[in-house]
Amino acid sequence: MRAGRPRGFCVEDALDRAMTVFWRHGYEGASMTELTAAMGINSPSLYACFGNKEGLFRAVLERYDERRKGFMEYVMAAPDVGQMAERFLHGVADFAVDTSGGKNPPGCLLLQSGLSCGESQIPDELARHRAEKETALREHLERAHKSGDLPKDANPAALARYLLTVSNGICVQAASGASAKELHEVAAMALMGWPGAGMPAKPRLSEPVSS
Amino acid sequence: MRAGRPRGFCVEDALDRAMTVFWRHGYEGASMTELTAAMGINSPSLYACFGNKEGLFRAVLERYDERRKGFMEYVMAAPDVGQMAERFLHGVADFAVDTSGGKNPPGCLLLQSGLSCGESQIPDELARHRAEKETALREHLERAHKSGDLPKDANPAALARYLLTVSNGICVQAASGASAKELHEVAAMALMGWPGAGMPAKPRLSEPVSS
DNA sequence: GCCATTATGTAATGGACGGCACAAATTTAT
DNA sequence: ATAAATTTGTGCCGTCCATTACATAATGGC
Repeated sequence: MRAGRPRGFCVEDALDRAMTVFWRHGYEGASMTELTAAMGINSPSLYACFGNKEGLFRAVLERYDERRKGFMEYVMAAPDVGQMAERFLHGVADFAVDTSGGKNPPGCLLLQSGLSCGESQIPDELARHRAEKETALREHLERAHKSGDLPKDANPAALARYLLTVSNGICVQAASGASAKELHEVAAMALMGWPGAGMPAKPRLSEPVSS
Repeated sequence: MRAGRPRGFCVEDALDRAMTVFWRHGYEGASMTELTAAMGINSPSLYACFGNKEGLFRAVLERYDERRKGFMEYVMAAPDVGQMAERFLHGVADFAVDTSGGKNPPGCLLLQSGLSCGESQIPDELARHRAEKETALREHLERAHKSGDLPKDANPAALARYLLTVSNGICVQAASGASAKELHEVAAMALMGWPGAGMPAKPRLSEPVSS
């Protein structure tokens, strides 16, 4: 067992509190003063546990990813890629307006906390996190492509990028105050562009339509 | 004529220089030191001319809008709303990767410079600017709806929001390093969801298809 | 020429920021 | 008990931030 005085606060709770601050004010906009106040600890405890502000932020990102892992698993478990796309976009719409009772602002931490920054590589880090989700979707779509769940002429990488693009757009709209209904309308519209959508009986095109 | 010593710098040039700094580092991440260095002036000149940092930023936003006015006019001048959507999304894709020879980062100033902020109302201000474009598109689509250029069951407000959502998504992707080709693929896919798209001869549905 | 007006450069101000020494406090291991 | 290890709270750095006094310089109007 680890010797020494035991930690007087719950790391995960503290990360959740820090998350709301970063989410609301961005990486740079979140001051150590406000962070420690929200986490209920003093700065030396924070530095001993997370190293520095950037370390704290990375820990928050990890926790954020973990929180949403269940959602991505649910999305990937869809019976076909069409329903996967549906689950993804409508799920993002739900998630983006969910403020957990006002604790978080609407939108997505990976966008809100820093598209641009002073000097640090935070924006790159965030972009990497976003790209990870795109990769997960792409790999799933590639498997579906090989197994015939997508038309031959479909482009899995482009489809994954399309989903992520709309997802990011939805998050921006949510951050600007859009309602759940409005976002679901957008999601539904975006799904009209999905290969084989807009037709009544799930046609499962295995041959491209020749003009 | 205005008395006193004449201004020793060009306001518009200075705003352009300041724009690249805000664009690259965000509102908070842009320090006055870097701003004045980029603008080639000293801080008192800046304060005399723009009041303070926020005033400078608002002036930059105005200039940014003015710069893109031509683009929106080109979009609105499309012969029908389908082509308008096409011009808009593909135009945004082009714009988002245009760095003007490396001066600006890829993406959109209205997103990059601050989705979230410390205390100020900058994010709201930016959201308002984004909403203005959505309004412009919506009003155009409403006119088209009345004149029969859109199916009766189409929802102009939702369509405008859809275009803005995809546009914002495209800008985020660009900021994350996506290429022009990738963004145009996304734009094309998003346009598949447009009412009446995906059909060879521009069907101009005036009656919804009853199942 | 003289004054009012406006811009400029130098230099400084107070404050907030991220980060850290230090000693006291609390635990486990011997 | 005692030593080693670890966290906690107080209080304080040095730095950078946005902002501004101040004196100087350059214009137009009379």
